[in-house]
Amino acid sequence: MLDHTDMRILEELSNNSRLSMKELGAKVHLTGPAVSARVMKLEDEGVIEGYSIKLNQAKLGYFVHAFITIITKSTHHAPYLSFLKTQEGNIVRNYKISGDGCYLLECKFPSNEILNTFLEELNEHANYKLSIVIGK
Amino acid sequence: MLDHTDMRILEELSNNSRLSMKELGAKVHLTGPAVSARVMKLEDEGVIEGYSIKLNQAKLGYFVHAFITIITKSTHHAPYLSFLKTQEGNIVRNYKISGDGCYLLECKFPSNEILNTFLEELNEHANYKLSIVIGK
DNA sequence: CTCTTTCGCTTTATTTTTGAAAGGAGTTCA
DNA sequence: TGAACTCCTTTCAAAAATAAAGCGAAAGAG
Repeated sequence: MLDHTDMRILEELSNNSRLSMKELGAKVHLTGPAVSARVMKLEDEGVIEGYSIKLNQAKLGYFVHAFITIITKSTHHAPYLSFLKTQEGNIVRNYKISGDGCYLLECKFPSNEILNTFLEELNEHANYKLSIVIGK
Repeated sequence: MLDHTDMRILEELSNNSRLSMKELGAKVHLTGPAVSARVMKLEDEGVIEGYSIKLNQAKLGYFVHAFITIITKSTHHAPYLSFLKTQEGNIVRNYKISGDGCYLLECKFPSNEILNTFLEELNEHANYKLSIVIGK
């Protein structure tokens, strides 16, 4: 289904999704139209779900990056989930997990003070364990 | 430093980084050359770190997505880190964290069997807590 | 107040890329 | 042997990117 050339294409586009089809073609030894057809096929099949950018969060004012393991207080999660909707600017992703907790929340904050405020509000809906990202 | 138009540009490129400068310009009410100059500025400043794609991991054969909290056995982490290098295909990211553990490892596997093999090898270097992603 | 510089944009024109169409080579299958 | 299919290349018209020139508003100096 996916051959070696397709994997090379995905690799190159992961590194730089703004390559022109001509440049991408040169990297994988195909012409522009040939590689363009393959990319369209990968999109149609749903292998490529979209094209995005990598942002430097610190340059956007987000200096704190954290993972928070969530243990909701009640058995139904709605209060927690609707709380999240009020905090969209700080949420990167909310993973539903099996294991140590109900959710794993990835989030970002301008400062520890703002993180602290967030945690106080979060604590009305859920218990948590905080992990702050130091590197990599 | 970053005005409202820059934020709009980052937003649009996050949704689709392969927009032509002309299309992007139309969305933020600028001409192609004008928006192109702004994007180049955002790149030069390091706000935009790169352009990438979103891949459907299941379609690539990775059906299991997990976060593993790592507690290294010894005080020096080299054995664990060099073990990771041997497992690159399955590793998404390894975050150094402060909190519950030394690292938070995001990884993907074709099956629970392969995850199990991974965990047995991991356990030679570190203790761990496993969280398997169920959704979102 | 006026002159000058700077900045960010638009317009224009050239170069480059895209994408559609036609055609060729290799493979499969009857 | 040949029909159907796949995947590629070549060709070419249309679209986009890019470089250059110029415009107008804002800021600063005399």
